[in-house]
Amino acid sequence: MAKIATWNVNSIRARLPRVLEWLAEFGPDVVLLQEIKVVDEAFPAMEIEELGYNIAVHGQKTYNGVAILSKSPIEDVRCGLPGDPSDEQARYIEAFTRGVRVSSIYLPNGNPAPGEKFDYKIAWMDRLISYTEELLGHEEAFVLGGDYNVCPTDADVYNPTGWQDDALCRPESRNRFRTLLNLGLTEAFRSLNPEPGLYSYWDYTGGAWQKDFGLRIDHLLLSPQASDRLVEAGIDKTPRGKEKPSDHTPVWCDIADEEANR
DNA sequence: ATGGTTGTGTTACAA
Repeated sequence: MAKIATWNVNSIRARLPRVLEWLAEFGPDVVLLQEIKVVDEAFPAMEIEELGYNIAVHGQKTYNGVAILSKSPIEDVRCGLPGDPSDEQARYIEAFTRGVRVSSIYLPNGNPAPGEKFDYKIAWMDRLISYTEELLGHEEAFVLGGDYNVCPTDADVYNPTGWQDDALCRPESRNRFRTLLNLGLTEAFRSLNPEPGLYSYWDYTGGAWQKDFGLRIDHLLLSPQASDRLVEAGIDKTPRGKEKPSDHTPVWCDIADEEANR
């Protein structure tokens, strides 16, 4: 069994104590990190390697940055989402590990909408759709996980009316997320947990965490070959309740080993 | 209560 998780940590350096304790306690096999906010050389690799993880990093100064941690060897690392060579934001890293191809995605937030940032988000989603079609052609198990900055339905936000014009909830964003699913991907958490009102992100302001004013914007999208091996999925709210937390909490799934399904 | 929070890195910007 492979336990694969995604977590927007909002700075790996500020969050290192939270990340180390969670890795030790939860013991995920593969972790997809977003918003590490450091260049590759400044990633605190030693402390994480001491817990038994291999690391692949696609960093950037101050903003964005993604990484993959795995207890298994990491092979065939690719950085950057294809489709726009002029895009310099570090929002995509992909690799093969533990019998599955995994991607860590930090999809643009897109606010304020409408505007340039929203246009960039939508164009990025269109590139992701195109690249996903290419990946699907290989007919292999893969997991596209990350902070999608998309709240798929009104069941995934505490106040749908108040958020309907936000870039996270706008129909242009939701339509493209749905297109990804319609290509044949399975959203791990929702496919196994039908109840509304379950979130992965709570704003720092206004006591959102205490009031459970959250949104579900962190997702694990599985190819058919990975979905066939999906056993369980969940959201671990524990890290969000600790001191100096990220505003996101980890979302995870269990994928059976290939042999077990034969 | 015309406001709230956090992180980066210098005082504005992104989320």
